[in-house]
Amino acid sequence: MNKETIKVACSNCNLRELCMPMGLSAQELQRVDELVAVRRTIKRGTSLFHNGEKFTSLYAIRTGFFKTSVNTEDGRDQVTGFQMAGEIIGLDGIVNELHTCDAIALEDAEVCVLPFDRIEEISREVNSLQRHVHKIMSREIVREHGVMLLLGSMRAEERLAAFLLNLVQRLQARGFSKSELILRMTREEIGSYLGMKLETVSLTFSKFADDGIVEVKQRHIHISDADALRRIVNPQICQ
Amino acid sequence: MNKETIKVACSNCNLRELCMPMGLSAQELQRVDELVAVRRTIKRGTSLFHNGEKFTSLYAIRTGFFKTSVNTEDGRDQVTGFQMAGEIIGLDGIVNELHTCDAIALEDAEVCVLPFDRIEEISREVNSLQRHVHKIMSREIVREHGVMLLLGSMRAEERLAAFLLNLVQRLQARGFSKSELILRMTREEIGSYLGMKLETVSLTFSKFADDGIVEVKQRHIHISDADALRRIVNPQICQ
DNA sequence: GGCCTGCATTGACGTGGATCAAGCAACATA
DNA sequence: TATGTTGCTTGATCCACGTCAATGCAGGCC
Repeated sequence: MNKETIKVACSNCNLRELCMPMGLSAQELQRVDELVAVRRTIKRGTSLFHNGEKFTSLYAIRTGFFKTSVNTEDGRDQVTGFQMAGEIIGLDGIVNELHTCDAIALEDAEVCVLPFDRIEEISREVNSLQRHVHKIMSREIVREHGVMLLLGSMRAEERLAAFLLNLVQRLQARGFSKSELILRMTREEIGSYLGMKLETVSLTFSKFADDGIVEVKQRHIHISDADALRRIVNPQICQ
Repeated sequence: MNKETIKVACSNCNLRELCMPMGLSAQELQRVDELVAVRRTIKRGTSLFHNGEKFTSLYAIRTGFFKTSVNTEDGRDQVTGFQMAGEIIGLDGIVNELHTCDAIALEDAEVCVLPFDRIEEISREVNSLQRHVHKIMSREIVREHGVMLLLGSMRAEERLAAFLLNLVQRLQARGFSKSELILRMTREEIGSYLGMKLETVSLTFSKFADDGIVEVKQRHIHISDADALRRIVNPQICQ
């Protein structure tokens, strides 16, 4: 173990099990440690990458919170996801070696830079890394199927309920409360993600509050009745 | 070149450049030919795989036309895509080794079965196959971003226009007409994909026909004015 | 403190698309 | 040729959500 490189090593990162494969041998672990070139900090409101920029690396989020969004030439804008610690962003860039969306930090953040050619090189040698990369991409595809279902077939209340449940579930997996959360994004960003206007987001929050399902104070949310949210998303099943 | 195995070899498949990497050496080509285990035919209306089934393989479509759809326990259903010759389906199954959507043939079809562990094995040796697999998954992620944009921020006419343009563009890449097409799916399936009701799909088709943009006779579509469609999708830009 | 500026909330009103309902075209089966 | 079945079209009505506009609240800065 050599002096100061310790810090930038997956092998002693507490997010290891979130963004790296498990059950590696010591030797494999050493190879995987070579993945991370550097760390990079991103100030709140600034971008990690932009639509049109050359793609070179994936990024593993160490701390902070991001949104990704696609935009058309005519100024339309769609938030495609919100990402938190342990998640990987940049997968969109692989096809054409150009990023096709923007990644913006919604709070000060730090990411590990994973040069993609190094990922490919090492995953040729470490089978479980190869499998891991495939799973991460497949997981993103499945996540997006879920968003399509939400956008294509749910109404406003169902969308917001599903959104809140998804957020707390991910936060809980990271050791946070399952009933308390602070939104890092504006109503407009939530609306963009959920295909609704910011006023409707606000209205729906108020409706939930009136019904005693959540307490809302600006961006502080307390979920008082998670089952009620589940019932809203899944009308037939959980009654 | 050995007798009857010729038929099931990528190296002399006319869809090679659609679903396989290009510029392989003879030796690499030989390895890649080992990818395809068997071919499988799927009758119209039957499934290639179902939500919940064990994942073992990806499928390259040789002929025919598929839809994929996700469904919730409470009976909601969302078409997530329409796939044609040269495209790969099954990527959703990699994460949990279970398929999470249904793939249904909309016309009699034939697919090449690509066992996924064989894909992983060979892509460790053939770098361009590895890269190719990554690109295919990334392309799917980018495609889904586009669908999210469509579902989240477009109105009915824009959605249908974007849908038609996308279909003819893909058909054209396969050597078909850029103005003539036959829809393989029902109005309801189009509606599910585009987040609208079948009546609205029908209405919008009629609107386009009234405006002289397309001619619609059941599933036969003739695009008379592709630029008008582009203008509908991109109001500001193409006027 | 006072004063921005950016978000969030709330209400009044309008509308795009859903819903409901009827009829029709295409195709299969007898 | 009749006869069901399935999918498509069309119109009348309704409502969820968008739009517009006013007000409120919190944090940052002088």
